[in-house]
Amino acid sequence: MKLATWNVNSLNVRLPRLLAWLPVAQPDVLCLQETKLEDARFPRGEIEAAGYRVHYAGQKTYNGVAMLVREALGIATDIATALPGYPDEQKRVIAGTVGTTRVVGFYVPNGQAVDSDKYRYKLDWCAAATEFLRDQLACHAALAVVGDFNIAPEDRDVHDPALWAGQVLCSGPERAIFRAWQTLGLKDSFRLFAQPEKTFSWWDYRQLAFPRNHGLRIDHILLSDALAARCTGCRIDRNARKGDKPSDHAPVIADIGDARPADPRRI
DNA sequence: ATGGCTGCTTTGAGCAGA
Repeated sequence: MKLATWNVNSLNVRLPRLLAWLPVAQPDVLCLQETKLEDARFPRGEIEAAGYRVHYAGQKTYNGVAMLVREALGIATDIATALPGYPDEQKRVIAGTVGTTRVVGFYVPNGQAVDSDKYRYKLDWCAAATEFLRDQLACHAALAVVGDFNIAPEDRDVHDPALWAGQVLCSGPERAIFRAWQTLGLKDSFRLFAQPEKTFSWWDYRQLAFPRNHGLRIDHILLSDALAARCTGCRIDRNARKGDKPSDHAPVIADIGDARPADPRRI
């Protein structure tokens, strides 16, 4: 199973790129963030025509998430579109069960600046998310948590750690949240494998940040132990950030081997 | 040098993103 996440920064603008990317990357499950579309305007027909079923929770202008599931994998069940006990107008959660795998897609709040109300909201939202993930892990051995986390977990995930030290996306409390999710029993799939240095998933549109590789790694695929044991690779598709009208984020893709039930007849 | 780009908005200059 190929599992992917991509902050598309407006699905309206990025739909042609998404439709071109799907047959190349061939994800089985893909979570999208920042669709910025009301549900009535979601391009369901185009995505279904590309061979995917899709669930979504959107709103006008901001936020909005979706989960695409390749038709051959069947129907995703137990769809959730909110954090339990955390009433929120902002559409940042999409979760579904595909076969035996539970996939949670997050668009974690950006936080704007560490002294802002939006930062407080980010920490509160993440606290509610922690409880949700604790519960999900208790129910699902095969759990994947993917999305735009808006957290660069370590200095090596930042092009210029001194410049970003203590800033939003890199602050101590944000990194503590990332570690707390790891402590729950989730592994950063990207770090299960040797990776090129200075691999990032987001680059600012300004200042030629992408050609200069001035980026951050803030998009992630976390895996429960059962899935991490089956994971054979994780990469960031830098090519998707190139060319005309790219999203400022690149997709992250993890390969998860098939679940193989124990067979006592096997030698 | 505190901007720089991009997408969105009851169309416009202002917000938000990260």
